[in-house]
Amino acid sequence: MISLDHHSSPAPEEFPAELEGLRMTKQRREVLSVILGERDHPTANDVFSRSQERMPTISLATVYNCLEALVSHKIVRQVNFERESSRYCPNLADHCHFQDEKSGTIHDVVFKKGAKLEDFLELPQGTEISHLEISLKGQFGK
Amino acid sequence: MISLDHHSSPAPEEFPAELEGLRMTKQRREVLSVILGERDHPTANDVFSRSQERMPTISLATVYNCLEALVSHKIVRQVNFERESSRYCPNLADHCHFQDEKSGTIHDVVFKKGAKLEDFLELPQGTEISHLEISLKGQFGK
DNA sequence: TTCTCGAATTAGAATAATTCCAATTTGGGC
DNA sequence: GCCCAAATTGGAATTATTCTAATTCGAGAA
Repeated sequence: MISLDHHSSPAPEEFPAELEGLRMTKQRREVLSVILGERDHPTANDVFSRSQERMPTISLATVYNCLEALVSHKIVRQVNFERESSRYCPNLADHCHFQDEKSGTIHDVVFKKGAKLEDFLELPQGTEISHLEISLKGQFGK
Repeated sequence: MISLDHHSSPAPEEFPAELEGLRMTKQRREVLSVILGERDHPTANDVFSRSQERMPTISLATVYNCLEALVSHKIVRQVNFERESSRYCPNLADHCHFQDEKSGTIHDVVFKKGAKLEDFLELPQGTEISHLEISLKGQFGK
């Protein structure tokens, strides 16, 4: 079985020809493996330069295409901080993002067990959330 | 006393020459009054075209300058939805934003009384949050 | 295996939002 | 009224992203 587990990085060849109904071309496989490889929330451009090392002919447009395909098939997540360029995250568990202002590092932050958004926000009856993004900045502890 | 209350829209002339340490030029006053006037979370471009009606000589660069001045002095808030262009909000109370996917309308959503982010997120000790943005999309109820 | 055809990739141009720049203009304090 | 820093302006520049049109790929049909 194919693992999208968040602490192992399977070699790209381990991925099947199709994942979540998405044809796994070699470019998409490469882009995905870059994102799974170094889990530092790379930008499209980061992904592009890293991909180029193993696949010198890949184009930036293709990287954007692949990212969009992976995102829309919910294989990776797109992460935004204000108007900065989008970043990409392979962690599919429910979580949000914290950018440490000193280092620029982005940390995944998970929701507390049992925490419900409805307990936190005053949302009118019948509200259906299709997309949620929580972005924090500051000094990350630990 | 000057009111930044969220349900009245003082005429721009009511604003003092200086607010929160920011010199209130006529352009800044105009931009602010546009944002206070129609509370629909306008983009920079929206603000520009509305400002032009009363002040035909104002430039887009100035609108951007004014918005940045107002935001950095915490007189208005900048609101982002993914990679869409920034919007501006005069509501200074703690709240977040919900974009209704049908209508595009943006609603302010307040936090429940007593709700604490630390109860919701697994944040390491010593974390200092300097900036928080919560953006929701979906079908807004009511 | 070869053929076919839609889908994916590619390079480069185009777009959109925002920022930068250099030249004026403005206006508060002396 | 003068001075000077700060604000405004128009236009150019930048940046991230999307579009376009031509080419290539590859899964399934024959």
